[in-house]
Amino acid sequence: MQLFLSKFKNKIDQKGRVSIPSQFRSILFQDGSQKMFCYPSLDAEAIDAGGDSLSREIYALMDNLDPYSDEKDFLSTALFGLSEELRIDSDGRVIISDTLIQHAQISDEVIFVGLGQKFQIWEPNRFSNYLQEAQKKVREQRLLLSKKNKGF
Amino acid sequence: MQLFLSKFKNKIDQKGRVSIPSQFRSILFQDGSQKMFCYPSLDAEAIDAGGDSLSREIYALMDNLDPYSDEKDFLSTALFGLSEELRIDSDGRVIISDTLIQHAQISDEVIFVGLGQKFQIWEPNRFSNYLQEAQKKVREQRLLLSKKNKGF
DNA sequence: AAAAATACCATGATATCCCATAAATACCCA
DNA sequence: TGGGTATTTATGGGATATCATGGTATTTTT
Repeated sequence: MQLFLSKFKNKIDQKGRVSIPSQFRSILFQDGSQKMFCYPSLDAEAIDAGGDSLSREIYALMDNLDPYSDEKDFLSTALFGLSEELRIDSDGRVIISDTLIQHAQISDEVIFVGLGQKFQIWEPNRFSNYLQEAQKKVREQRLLLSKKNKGF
Repeated sequence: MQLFLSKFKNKIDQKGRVSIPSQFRSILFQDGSQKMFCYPSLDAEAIDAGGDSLSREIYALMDNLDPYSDEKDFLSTALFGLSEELRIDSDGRVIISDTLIQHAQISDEVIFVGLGQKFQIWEPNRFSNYLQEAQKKVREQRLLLSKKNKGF
């Protein structure tokens, strides 16, 4: 299984188009779809995105919830109501909707960050702040990890 | 299982290419992949690198975490977001990304250092400093040891 | 008709492939 | 064992392909 790895900074042009990094694109295209599934991150000012496997994962997640619970209603609103399938054009670009742009506070440049089975799209400055925080937390947690996982 | 051993100094050419030492290369190629998995060392100004077994270790580490926890979000950003799978070209060379170059403060020469199941890539001067420090630490440890064990 | 979306084309930068060379290493046979 | 030959390896350079990005033209929507 191919994973989304590494990070890439791309520009948004005057028409609102951004190139999806080719490494990510080839993973998205693997299941034949020309779409990028995405929605506002639940706990970050970023966009979560991925391919068919991600959308299926979300469907499965919802299926496991009690059909008549508030939890399911809230989640389905938060996820399905706000998620989109962006068409990838012939040059490998997408147009990110205004809703998502606003949620992630994006202007004219974005960073694509691989997270394994999905990736995120960030406004560059916000991402570098978040990355610093993440690295700090990881270092703090590291003693715990290193006991269980020699080598890291 | 083959281990990464010994150290090798190689040049980075004008196009940013470095030859992977052939001993290391043959280990990387063993599982059929033409990729070198790498990421910034957590505690050194160096690059950690290895083959499929190393990347699988990291994937396994991530799989154990609660999918919707902050912990997983931070770790996947710091690990997946900063790691890369560099394609090894037909002559056994890779192009190290700017991010990694900067982290390890590399200019035009690097040292590949075998660490068993993985290896590191260093800027030569930084590595010799690190090595000196490491040797000093080892001597200090030996003094401690010999005090506890008089007579040996 | 105006605006937005989509297809199509152009370009510079970069990555990738292919070949050449020199040095180092492995190999072979007398 | 020695000495010469073949092979591997690191490294450089030219040619080609890919990628991100900008622009223009055509289609669709409203």
